[in-house]
Amino acid sequence: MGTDFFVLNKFSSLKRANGGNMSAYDHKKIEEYWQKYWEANDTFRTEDNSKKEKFYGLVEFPYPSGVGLHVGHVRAYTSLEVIARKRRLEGFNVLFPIGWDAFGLPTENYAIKTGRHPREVTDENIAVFTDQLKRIGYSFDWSKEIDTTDPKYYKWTQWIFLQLFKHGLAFRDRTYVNFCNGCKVVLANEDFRDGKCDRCGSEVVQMEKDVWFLKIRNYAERLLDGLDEVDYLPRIRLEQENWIGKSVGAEVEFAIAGHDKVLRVFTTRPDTLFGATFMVIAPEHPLIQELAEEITNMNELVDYQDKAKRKTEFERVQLAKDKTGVRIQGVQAINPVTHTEIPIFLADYVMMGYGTGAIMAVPGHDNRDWEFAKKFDLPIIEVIKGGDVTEAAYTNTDSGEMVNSGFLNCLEVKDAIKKTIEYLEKENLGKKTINYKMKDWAFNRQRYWGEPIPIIHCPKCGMVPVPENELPLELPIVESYEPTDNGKSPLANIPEWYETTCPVCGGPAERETDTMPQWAGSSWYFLRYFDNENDEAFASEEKMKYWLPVDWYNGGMEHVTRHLLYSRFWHQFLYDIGCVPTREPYAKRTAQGLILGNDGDKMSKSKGNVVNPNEIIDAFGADTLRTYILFIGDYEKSAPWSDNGAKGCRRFLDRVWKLQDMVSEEEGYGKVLETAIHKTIKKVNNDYEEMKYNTAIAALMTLLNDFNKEGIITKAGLKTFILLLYPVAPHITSEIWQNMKMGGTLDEAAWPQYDESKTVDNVIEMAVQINGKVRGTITLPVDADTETAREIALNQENILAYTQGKNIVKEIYVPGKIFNIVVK
RNA sequence: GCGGAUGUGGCGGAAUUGGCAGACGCGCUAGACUUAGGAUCUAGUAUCUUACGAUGUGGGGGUUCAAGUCCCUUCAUCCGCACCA
Repeated sequence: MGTDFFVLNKFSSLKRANGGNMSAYDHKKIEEYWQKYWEANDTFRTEDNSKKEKFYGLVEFPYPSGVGLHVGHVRAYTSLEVIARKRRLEGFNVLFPIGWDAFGLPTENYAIKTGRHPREVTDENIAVFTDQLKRIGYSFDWSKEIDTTDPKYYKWTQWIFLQLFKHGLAFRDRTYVNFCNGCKVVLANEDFRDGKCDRCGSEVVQMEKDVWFLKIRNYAERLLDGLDEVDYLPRIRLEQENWIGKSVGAEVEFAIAGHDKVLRVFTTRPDTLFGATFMVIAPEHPLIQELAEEITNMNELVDYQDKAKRKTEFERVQLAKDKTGVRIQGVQAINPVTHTEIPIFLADYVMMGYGTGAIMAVPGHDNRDWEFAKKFDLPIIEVIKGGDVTEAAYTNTDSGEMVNSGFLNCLEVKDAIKKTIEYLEKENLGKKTINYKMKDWAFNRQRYWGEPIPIIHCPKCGMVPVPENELPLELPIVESYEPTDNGKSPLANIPEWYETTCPVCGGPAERETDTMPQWAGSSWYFLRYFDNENDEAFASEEKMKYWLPVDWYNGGMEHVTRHLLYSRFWHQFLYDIGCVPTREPYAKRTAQGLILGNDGDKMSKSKGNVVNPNEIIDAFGADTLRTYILFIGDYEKSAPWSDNGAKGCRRFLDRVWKLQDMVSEEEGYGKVLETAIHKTIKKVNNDYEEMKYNTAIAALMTLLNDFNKEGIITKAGLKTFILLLYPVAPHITSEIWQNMKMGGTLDEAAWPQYDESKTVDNVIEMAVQINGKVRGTITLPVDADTETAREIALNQENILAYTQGKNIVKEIYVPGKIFNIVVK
């Protein structure tokens, strides 16, 4: 190659300076060295009592399953890992912790299958995960590690539960629960679909049981309001709002004819009250029992109830088009404004779990009611002008004029709603009401491997909390903890454990044998990291004041409704009782996209498309894994894995390694690449902050190509390049830093700064358009005026060919952007 | 059904306020070096065309000197919620 002698000469003098020929990039040796170095030097230990500004970066702590770390974890963690490393170089005191959300079914099921104790299995899994995370070179402060299954940790999970209980936010209720025949456990509505358990696929049946609930509904409004003071991705905020599902309307009481009972309904459209020609109640509605004496077709109703109970969610949705229902004979309701008697139906298109479990049907303006009315030949009345209710329900009713509606006639919809509510409140027939789709949080599992609920059932005193000084209430170490068939927890088989005395009256009593759901431990874990040894409180006030809120929380989209709402609920509650200093736990929340298999499908064992991070680390190194996982695509979107893509990133790092052989002794960045380097600092800096890791790495690749084109790099140029790449690939950059004697260790260096004025080229190439089409390019000073640009442009043959013999009608010259000449 | 998002080469994906579409990487093609190449380096790589040039960001229409970007309309895919009253 025709490289000039000067460069080769520099190169050979450098070889001597480095004590020999630069060897090939040996990722194994380098990564092992630096991981040991970081551990031995406590490099990433968070400072106590620091005067520095703090940065608290949080990633969702993993459930340590037996299959080990997944590349999805790597994508989730590497993002904030980059931010954490960058923040340290920027001078922050960084808390970037990790822990284990280790209670849960898979471990317990595995333990039962293999005849081992869940504790043992959990510890083993944690060891595997720890080893894998360390091999990736994450800068976690391992001294802050937490484990939700450690009694020292769940002592405080139980403590928080007791505070909820004492404030009336934890209660027991007898309801139908979804019992999974396979897992032998009660499931939340969200834990199964189409009548099949999400986890094991077994059939889910209804079972009546006493279960614990947390009153998260009390916080529905607060959970919505709080979204205004935090910075969540729009789609995350939206999902939370949808999940909470607020709707404003009214409760209306319908009298039962000839009876002093009333039927209460919730409606968002009280204005349509004059159009309510029948009523529908959910199959489980208690009214049936209350009016049993008057009802003349009880057998038919009971029959329908049974059928409805057996219907799976799937069937209910599938058959949605074909409305079913039964008229309740012998009982009529009275429309409170028309005073006419209207029939009541039992139908499963009305859900007991929402509103009052009963509706007033307005067939003229609701599709479901219209279908039902047609099927049962019920009157359909138009109350809002605009459609033809004999043909279809008219539902375009956000505005419109009221008709057939007595005192509401001629009013606009908005005013009619207001007036109806006024009327109802005056007549004591109803009131303005807000409803939420979100249900209270079913807070229990009938399994062994979870936090015991610290409540004692006393025949005399009722439910009594375990005294706080007796916490933690530890799980007993037992031989058998297999689930029972009757829906009771395995703890109910251990009299030595559940038999106790009442802390109030001293009489014989029994412990609650249910355990907490897996969501419990993760609802407050971020409060524990920075004070994980504290035995007096879940965390000290002083440390909370310094560290809260979490500055940046990244995790999966699958956790943005339940986990995020549950933990915000606990935090808001703790704020209310004066235990935490901030109203919201997380200042900012982002989410990564899925990593798919190389076939574009979701990774799964059965498809055989799972990528094991260990294999990538062995073959290419942790730095390659980290670089590729960030380079793979838009961070928020899903992207398919590609082995070749990973290989490409390894090639990039190989070329980075070779930069060491190209260093010149010129001071500064050198004239040719100065602008390029300043531009790159700016871009990489901004892109990291916006989680645009793919384009940040692309910019570094581009700069590397520039270096190679020059065949030379100044020491300052290399230094900046290494610093920019460090958060992504810390091992190779640390090694180069040390090799090149750049001063101290890279972990303690300062993040590079750019000079805005040097990010702009003085002389640029500009496209010249004729009638909007590019016909050539000109080189000119960035701040040249129109005259200069025209002169240069018209000197070009190409341009001249298009302008000659024509009139220049218009010139659009945007300095630094474009020069467009319109000719005729 | 409701709500949200996304459609750009063979593939993953880039493109501040409208300003040279396809950065960067993969793959592919050719060449160099080599005992060898599934290593490395160099050059090329949207489509059509011999070329000049024309076409091109899901489809159709519009605004503009100029549209991936703005407006209207339509289609497709993905995600969330789902008989929510």
